Amino acid sequence: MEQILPHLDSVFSIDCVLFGFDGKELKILLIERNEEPFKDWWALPGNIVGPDESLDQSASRILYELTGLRGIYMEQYYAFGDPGRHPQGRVITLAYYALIRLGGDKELRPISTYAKRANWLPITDLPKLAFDHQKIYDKGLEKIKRRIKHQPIAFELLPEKFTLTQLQHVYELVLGKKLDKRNFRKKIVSFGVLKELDEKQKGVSYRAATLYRFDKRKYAKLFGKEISF
Amino acid sequence: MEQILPHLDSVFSIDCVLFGFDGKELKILLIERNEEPFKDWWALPGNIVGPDESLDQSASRILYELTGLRGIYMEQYYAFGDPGRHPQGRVITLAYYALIRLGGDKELRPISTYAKRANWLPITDLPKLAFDHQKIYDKGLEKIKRRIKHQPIAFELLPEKFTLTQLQHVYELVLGKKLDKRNFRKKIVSFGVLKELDEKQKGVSYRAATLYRFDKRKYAKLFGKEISF
DNA sequence: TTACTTAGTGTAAAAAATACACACTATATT
DNA sequence: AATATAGTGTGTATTTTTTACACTAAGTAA
Repeated sequence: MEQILPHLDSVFSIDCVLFGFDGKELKILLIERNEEPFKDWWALPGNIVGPDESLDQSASRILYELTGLRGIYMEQYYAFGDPGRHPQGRVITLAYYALIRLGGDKELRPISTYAKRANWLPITDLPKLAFDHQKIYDKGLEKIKRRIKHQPIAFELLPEKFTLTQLQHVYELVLGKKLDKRNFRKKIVSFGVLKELDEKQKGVSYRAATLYRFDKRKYAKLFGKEISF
Repeated sequence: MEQILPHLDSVFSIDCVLFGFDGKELKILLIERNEEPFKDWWALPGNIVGPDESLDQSASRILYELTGLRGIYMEQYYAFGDPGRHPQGRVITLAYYALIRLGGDKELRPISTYAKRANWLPITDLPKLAFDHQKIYDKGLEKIKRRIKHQPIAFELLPEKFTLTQLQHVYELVLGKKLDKRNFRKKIVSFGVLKELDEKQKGVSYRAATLYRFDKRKYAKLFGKEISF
């Protein structure tokens, strides 16, 4: 986060790439800056780490201030600290990615003063970003691409109950490629971390799909044994 | 790195887990602290990031000061910043792992004042470490375990010319398990990144093994296609 | 009732992973 | 010169995993 620059030798901040999935597209939350430098540019949300916060707490706080939500899944992935990355001084920033399902619609809340507004923008069509935020975003996407192959993070982007087609859709968007339906189902079911529900999808004008849920218990029992996509 | 505490709100440092392989064991370089806190304890080498250094430059410098060597392979892997991790104030540290081959014997050089001495200690028998350095080390080992499966980092621990048995040994030590000789050879050769030399091992009192070299060109041609162990 | 749209399913072929044991070769020893 | 020693180097059969591929079933809308 870049807006406050106290007169210290260096500032330590956290920036978040918050990925959201609305059932159709993969988006990230960007804020439009209201202050120099990069006034009117889009930027990743971020902030300075408080003196008594842990790094994870700080990232949680930032996400809470943006969305009003607690308990968002997130993980730190890289520190950026080139001396020239901030025009006004030394700012070392630790990047987090975070994953959230969109659609509740009341996730966005009034945001702090350094931003005019925040917006969900599809990753297929991002504007130019302030600072080195393009680099930070790129690395974040790369990270979740890798991560989704081995860890059950796709479920963070979906509602609690979801169809296999929706799940496949998430994988396809993150990995950036089409997957074969039958092979996908075979594989994802074989991991044994999905619970098939008795329920069906509702409100669709075609055959309703079976709903599934991610079964944390079963996953815990795998005990580190890795999923491999 | 923990020894200097200027009166700032927070200090940003880098700590390094430098892994070395001497042909037999996997070791890490630890320093014995000469200052409070944790005087006389073993700790990971580290230092504060200078105002005009990038993060990687800072890590390189730390490694150079310790070993007199430049160009050591290294990579940042995690930031540790719990408010309580340093007894005397807020220190956020970014951890790097680094890999080096031992055996040249002149790698260690006089070190800075906060340490009495530096020593290579086998990872199978580490002492208690200062601060949260055990946690930092654990995560570093975990990281290279993961990384060695997909990236050609094993070669950083070996001399330029090595035998397949030595290479297998590195994999076994890092992964912490025995591998089948024939299957290992089949697989590692199938990646197509090794160049078989005309040379043989010397000075052994048994059948001399063929020497190999990591072929960077061939690896570059794979163009991101991942090795998978 | 028909048209439309997505759900859901199986199999054969190819590729990759695994398990497994012995003869070869260079040196050191007597 | 013969022998002991210690690590090198190799092949195959079996199992498992991955891939490619297309049609019927079910529900809704007209």
